[in-house]
Amino acid sequence: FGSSADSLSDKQRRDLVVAPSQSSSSSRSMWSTEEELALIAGVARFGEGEWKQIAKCEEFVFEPCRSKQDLKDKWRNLLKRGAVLDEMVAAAKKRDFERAHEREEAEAVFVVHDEAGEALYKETLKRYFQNERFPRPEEREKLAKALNVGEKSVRYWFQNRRAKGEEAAAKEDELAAKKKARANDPDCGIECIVRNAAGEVQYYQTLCAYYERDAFAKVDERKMLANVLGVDESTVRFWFANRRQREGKQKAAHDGKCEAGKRPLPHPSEGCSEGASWPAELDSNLPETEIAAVGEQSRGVQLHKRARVSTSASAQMQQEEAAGGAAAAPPKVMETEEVMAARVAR
DNA sequence: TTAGGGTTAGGG
DNA sequence: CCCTAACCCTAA
Repeated sequence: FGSSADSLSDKQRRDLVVAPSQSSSSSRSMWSTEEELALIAGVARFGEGEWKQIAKCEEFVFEPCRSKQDLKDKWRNLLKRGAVLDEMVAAAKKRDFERAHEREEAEAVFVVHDEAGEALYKETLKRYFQNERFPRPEEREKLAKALNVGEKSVRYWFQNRRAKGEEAAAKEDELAAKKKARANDPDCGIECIVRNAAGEVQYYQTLCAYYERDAFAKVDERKMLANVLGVDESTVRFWFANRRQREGKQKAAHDGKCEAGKRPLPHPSEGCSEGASWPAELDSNLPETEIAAVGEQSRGVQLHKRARVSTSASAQMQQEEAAGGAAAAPPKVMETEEVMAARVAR
């Protein structure tokens, strides 16, 4: 506000004192419009009577000869003249406020929050990293404070992140984003839920609908499905495993080989030629629950072993499968541990 | 340090 | 000569 006289209305200009057009040799120093505006801005900032502060503040520039008494006297003169001071002060205050707000916003560190309003450490740092790989110490402090951690944590995070290969980091980000999108999508499962006319959830059709979208439901998704269907997560897990096995067999029967070479080998014993025939047999969840109960016993341990044993080139992928979905396409639910171990060993 | 009464320069 | 903005003085 202080220095720009351009934004004044004509009335406001008239109300202010006439700029000194006289010779500078005068013993009295007349106030310029700029000085008056600075005074108004000063009053807006610090309030009437705070002449010392206004005079001290470098933001408001006056002639060197002005003492704080002079400011006071000048303000009295302005009031006497009955200028539209109220509005001008209000305008100056508003401007002050807005500027402060903008500054605050510009200086603030963007913090990502979760639904509960908690600051998310990694998300916030990642987001910052996208724009700036080398935050200044002050910036690190801001981040640390906002995230309620030590500045060192932030510093090391950025060091580590920079050290990590670009493509590796990008890949990780992508994975995390996908995972988050899935986890956060409330419609993800709901739109797959099939109900009958009475509004009851159709067990088999719902599972099939989900399977169509994703034959490898992750643990969270299986839990969601289990919840909706009123069964255990393990039931859903084995349903998917069985279903994939069937599909694999069908595919194998069709093109004579295992899909993508990574799917478990087809099991020749159980036959099921066409999809239309097996729904009836699977639509009841009772048998599956039993199967699941049997298969549950040592599965968790087995999967851990399997993940650790894997040292092949595809170890990473197997680990992911083991962690993300316990139903990493086992060839058969009833498969023995020996068979699994044998397969792993290959 | 400020409020407010008082004084004075200088323009009209 | 009047008026008023700039400047001065002093109590609180």
